[in-house]
Amino acid sequence: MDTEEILKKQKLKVTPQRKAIIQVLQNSSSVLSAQEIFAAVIDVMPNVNLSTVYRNIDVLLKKGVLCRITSEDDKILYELRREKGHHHHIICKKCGASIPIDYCPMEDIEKELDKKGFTPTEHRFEIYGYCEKCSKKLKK
Amino acid sequence: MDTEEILKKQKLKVTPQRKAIIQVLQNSSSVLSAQEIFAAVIDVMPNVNLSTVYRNIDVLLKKGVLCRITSEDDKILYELRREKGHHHHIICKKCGASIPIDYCPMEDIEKELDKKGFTPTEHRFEIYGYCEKCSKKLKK
DNA sequence: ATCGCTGCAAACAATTTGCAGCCGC
DNA sequence: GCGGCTGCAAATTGTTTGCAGCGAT
Repeated sequence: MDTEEILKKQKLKVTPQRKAIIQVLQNSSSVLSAQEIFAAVIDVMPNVNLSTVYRNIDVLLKKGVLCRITSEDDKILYELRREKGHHHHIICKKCGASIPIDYCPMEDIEKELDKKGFTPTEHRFEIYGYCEKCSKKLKK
Repeated sequence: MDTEEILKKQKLKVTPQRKAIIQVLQNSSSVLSAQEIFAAVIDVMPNVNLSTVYRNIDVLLKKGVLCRITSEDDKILYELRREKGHHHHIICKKCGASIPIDYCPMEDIEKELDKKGFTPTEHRFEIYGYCEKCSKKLKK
């Protein structure tokens, strides 16, 4: 989908900065930090400001255009949301690629939570490791 | 277990600062951030320094005395490790209590990962919500 | 006497905010 | 034209580092 469409669909104003941010994420094969997005946007739009990037990441997140992911070492990363429903990610520690997975552990644990009287509202499940390509490279 | 014992068992030097940090965590019913630990330690030891707290959290983490937990809103929190083996946590969004759980989703997903050629090395699984007490309070 | 631990100040990194002007609708 | 969006600078927040002195072995 085209960047402009994405924005219009969310009833967001179409600005060159927003388009650039989405484009960067579309072209990226890995999950990116706010700073990395900024660095990539600045290449094509030399006077964007970092705060603009932060502000737009926020609105795009709220609208569900982006996913927020926590890296293995607690850094916050973003990617374009490609899947519709609820899902989790596997993230490659080498190339930063993220692979969506359907599996969600919550079904398997609801009973146990219920037993403890705990009412779950959110959860986090992320797997880190090496993707197929990087696994092979490391073995060599 | 007594704070001094904990440190000795890990072959760490026993210092009043370290003892105070562990004590704070022992007395706390919730998971704490570095700054919160600092705030609590300073009450009993007015001239500790924040960097001392950070440095000691690091060594205690490395020795496995502490667990590092990521809050729902991506803040890093700590608690005394109470369980021995691998485990995950349920964290109450209201009171900050953390409840360890044995269940780990990795067993259930290994096959799927294998199919995708992904080699997992680490993972993160945390559940946020309301503990029994806080659930009841909210219903009233 | 040595080496690790601490306090202090300063540096650093990541993110947020206030404000004035600009731009998309 | 209005209200949201942006750039810029400055403020915050969270964490790390260099250094000199202290303290335990």
